[in-house]
Amino acid sequence: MSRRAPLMLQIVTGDPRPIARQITDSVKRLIAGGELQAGDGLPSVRGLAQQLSVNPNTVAKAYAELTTEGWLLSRAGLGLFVAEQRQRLSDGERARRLDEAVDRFVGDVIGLDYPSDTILGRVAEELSHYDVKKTA
Amino acid sequence: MSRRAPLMLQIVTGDPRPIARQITDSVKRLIAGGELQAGDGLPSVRGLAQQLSVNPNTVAKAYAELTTEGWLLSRAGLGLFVAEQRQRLSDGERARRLDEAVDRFVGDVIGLDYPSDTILGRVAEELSHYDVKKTA
Amino acid sequence: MSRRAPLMLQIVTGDPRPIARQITDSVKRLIAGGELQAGDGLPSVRGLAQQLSVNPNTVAKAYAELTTEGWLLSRAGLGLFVAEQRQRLSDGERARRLDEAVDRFVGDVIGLDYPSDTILGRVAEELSHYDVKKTA
Amino acid sequence: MSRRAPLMLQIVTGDPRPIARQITDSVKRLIAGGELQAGDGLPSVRGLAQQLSVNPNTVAKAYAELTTEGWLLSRAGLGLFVAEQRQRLSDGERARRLDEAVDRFVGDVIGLDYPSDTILGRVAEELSHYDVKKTA
DNA sequence: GTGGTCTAGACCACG
DNA sequence: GTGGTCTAGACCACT
Repeated sequence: MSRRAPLMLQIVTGDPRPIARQITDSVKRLIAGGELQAGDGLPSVRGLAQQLSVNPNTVAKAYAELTTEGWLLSRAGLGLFVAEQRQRLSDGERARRLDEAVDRFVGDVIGLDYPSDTILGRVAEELSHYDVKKTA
Repeated sequence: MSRRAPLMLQIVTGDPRPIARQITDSVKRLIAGGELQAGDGLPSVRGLAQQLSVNPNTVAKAYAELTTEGWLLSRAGLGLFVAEQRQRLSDGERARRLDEAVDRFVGDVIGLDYPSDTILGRVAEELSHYDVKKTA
Repeated sequence: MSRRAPLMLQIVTGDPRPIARQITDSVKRLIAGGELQAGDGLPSVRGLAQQLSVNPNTVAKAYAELTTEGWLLSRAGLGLFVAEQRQRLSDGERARRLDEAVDRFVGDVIGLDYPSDTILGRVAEELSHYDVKKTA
Repeated sequence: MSRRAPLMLQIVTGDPRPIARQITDSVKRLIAGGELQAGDGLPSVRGLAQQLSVNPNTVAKAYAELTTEGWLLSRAGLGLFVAEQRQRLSDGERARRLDEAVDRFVGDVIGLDYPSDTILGRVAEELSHYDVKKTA
């Protein structure tokens, strides 16, 4: 089934992440959370740009990144659609990115003086919103 | 007792974090992990710069950040030393930073297709190396 | 509403404070005094550097400090903007900083042989320009 | 009456001020507070250096500054003594220094969100410890 | 265009 | 020797 609904995502001006990053993250989450399913169509570059009041170049860049990362699929003349299969990174690359993310995260929170339980709980809660397997 | 040992830290060129950020993260961890204790001296700006093959300015920037954040203490003409930690941030700011870090972390790993158990396990393991309380 | 006016600030060569410090102080005052309001844009790094005849790095350093201290907000590619202020420091840290500032101030003026009335009057006058509550 | 007592001053390692500055400030305060009176002798450079566990050069430098600023008087072969008259700066210089100190002080406290009453009260209290005239 | 980072090299104050 | 500051110029990512 193929739908083409306006994406429910918003850009927060206070967010330190670049806008394109906010878009890619949001789309990834919508897909990971099951709100966008394989085959679903995405808003046009111009449409989303207008909806979010950002530069079309920024949206195009975000879409391009999502496409090269395997989240989206371009069908000539039709537009972009959520891809069936998004596994694309090599195991080594995945592991490296996980390490890096953990590193950065721990570096961010290590000085905040929260007990590890609290930190892990918050991460678990956030992860639970998405369609990730609980165990391998 | 005051020591001044060569820090066991390394800069990874593939890491997207800026070099200064890698340094601050590493030092924070050494302190949080108890490997560097209050009063211990740090390698000189020039020394560490040479050891890591980076520009002294970059090390100085990292040290300056750690100093203004309260991790280090500068004694003119003598060098930098590990400070006794105090609580520097308001509760609101701490909470905001935790939220931000969690958000970013989840955004980073959500697409890697790891089961949440694996992700949480890696974070827990990493946290266990440091002097953080386990529970509140 | 977002403005981007040339800041009315000047660098005094005789001032012992480092240039970057003079800039951060001036900007803080403009914000605290209400002359710069949340959302207002700041002069570009290069622009202000030229206006003040200092190196862009020096301005960038000042801006970076103001950003990490929560006064400014950086939007990539767009520039820097005045943030809405939040309480970032813990009560203990605030108290410590007040103590330190008072100590230093008294140390600076104690030898100038001004009557305490004059000193307090000058401070009061200076403070009155800003958006500080008069009483708790 | 001429005494030569060990100065009751101490160096705090955590203090960000350079050691020489801590010494000059302390001596100024002892004089301003009346604990050291005109004609009193000061400890020898070597003696004070040993007492404070600092480099004799540092003490010598502090004494030299106090002498050129008119707080101390050198009597050949006898040592240093508290001067009778310490007014030495031109009115313009005094005014400039007061302005600068006020500037710096306000810059330091403006972001701490204390009501001006609190700030002024703390300054007044601190000033009251010294031998300053209340009014002109 | 914007800010952010890094390198290179100089000069200062401090001990 | 130490850290701190400033200048100069390059390159990057973002809009």
